[in-house]
Amino acid sequence: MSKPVRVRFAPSPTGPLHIGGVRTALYNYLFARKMGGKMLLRIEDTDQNRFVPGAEEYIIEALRWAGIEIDEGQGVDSGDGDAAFRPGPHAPYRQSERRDIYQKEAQRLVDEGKAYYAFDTAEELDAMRQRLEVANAPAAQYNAITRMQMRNSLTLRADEVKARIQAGEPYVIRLKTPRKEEVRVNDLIRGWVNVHSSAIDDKVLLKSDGLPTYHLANIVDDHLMEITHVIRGEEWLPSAPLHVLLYRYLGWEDTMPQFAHLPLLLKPEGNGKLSKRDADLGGFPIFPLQWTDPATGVVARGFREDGYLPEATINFLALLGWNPGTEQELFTMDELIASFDLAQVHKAGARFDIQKAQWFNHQYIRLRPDAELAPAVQQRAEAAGFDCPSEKAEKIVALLKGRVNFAHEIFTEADTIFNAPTTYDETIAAAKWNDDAVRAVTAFRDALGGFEGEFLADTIRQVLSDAMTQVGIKQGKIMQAIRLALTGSGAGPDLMLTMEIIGKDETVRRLQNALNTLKVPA
RNA sequence: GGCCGAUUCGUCUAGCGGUUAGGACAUCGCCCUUUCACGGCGGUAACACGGGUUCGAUUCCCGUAUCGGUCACCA
Repeated sequence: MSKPVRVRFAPSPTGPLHIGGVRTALYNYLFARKMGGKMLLRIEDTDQNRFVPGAEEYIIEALRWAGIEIDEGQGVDSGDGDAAFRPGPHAPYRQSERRDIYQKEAQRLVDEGKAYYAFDTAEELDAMRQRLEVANAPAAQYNAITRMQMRNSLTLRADEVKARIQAGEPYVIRLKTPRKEEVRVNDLIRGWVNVHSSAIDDKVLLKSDGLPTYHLANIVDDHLMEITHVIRGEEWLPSAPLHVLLYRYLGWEDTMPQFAHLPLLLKPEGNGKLSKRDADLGGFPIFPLQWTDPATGVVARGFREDGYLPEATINFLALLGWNPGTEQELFTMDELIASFDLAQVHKAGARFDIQKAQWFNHQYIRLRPDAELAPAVQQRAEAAGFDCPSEKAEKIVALLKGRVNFAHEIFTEADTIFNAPTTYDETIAAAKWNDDAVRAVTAFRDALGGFEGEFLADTIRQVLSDAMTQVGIKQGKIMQAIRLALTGSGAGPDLMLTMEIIGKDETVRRLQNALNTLKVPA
């Protein structure tokens, strides 16, 4: 029996969560649920300089919107406002609140000779890198060779090191990376990846401000929080060997989690990974939720605010880099969980195609019950000053939801229902408004005037059909003219239903109005 | 540049030695329809290149090319 699966999503609160981050969270979530495990949210806020207020709340809200549930850590609350509530057995889940833990482990590495103090200033480091570059060294890094030329506890006398620290001189703790060693990482998606330790430099583990870097904090927390699988973006693959080394040096290699590095999301066109700039250029969102930059006040659009349904967004993201091997395209979250498999995650990066996202949205909009879409339409209509009871809103939804990609487009498309035409499409008028059209519209108007029953699409169709038979005009020839008279346009949703919705009186009024306004071309 | 990773239609992908190389988005055409859509049906369109291995390579191996990532006291 193996350990219960525990995964974590560990973003940095440096701004709004990128849509790629949502996908990473999603894959973690799908895997956890599939395996009957737990999903943690940990906040990696060890860089005080990049901390952005509101970012953590944003991340939590975005995950909640997407339907990605957190079992433990930040974002889990007591539900009853209990101030002493701890979101899990390994609290705190904010790294800035765990500094003592990291310092202790870093110190342990120093004591065991696996790490060392370094006093070099930024200028000295620059000088070293420049020197190496000029000397054409393969890589300008702080490593097994260059460390002996720098100011650190390996080159300075022990009493001097002690004196410097006691004098309060700033220092960092660096990993003493082995000179020659093959480090192997097993990736669940890519298989074995081998890296020579000479390619790994003496990474800073503990910064001079006393906070850990990502590498240390990540390993320490993943170990303490009993993480079994690390599922993260491909940008971490190059540092995975370093992480393996750290597990080893900390004595935790036997319980080291398994790794899975996810392919990146790429620009829709051109080179590189998907960026905010691409979103601006392409006119699509790249963040799950709208985000207002607290420093500049600049607003970035969000999938939610743009009208994407969470289930459509999730469905779209899930298929960007993963595929169950079947021809199914539409998945509920439960279906995704049931079919998800890390082994089927693609290895190469995926271009971000917003058209596909729109198609998914279209699918989910048309699947939504009319009654769920109606209130929004009703609200918008009433806000715009139109009378729109819920039965009418529902009919409008039924008429239009299959034609749109976004719910808000239903209201926009319904413009011809709420507003009688003030102008008429000239091309259609020139082509279709002729003597027959006038006779037909007149006859239809009169027939409607004498009509007494319930004003429904089917009966309207019958009235029209009868009237056309009477005047001896083929219905197909004048439909465009009637549409023109009613909506001012040559295109739109089903006409009979449109008339049913606007009602008999308004229909007659519009027909009359067209008769008064439109002239038959000479 | 060093290191690591990747490479099937324009895009997302299926394929895991023998297939008419399948699906979806986009695109084009037809049908349906009173119009425009939706929908249905169909078309165009891909194994980066060169060597091996093999009776046989999209599939395995090695090169080349291209793309991506990474080389901070950022994550």
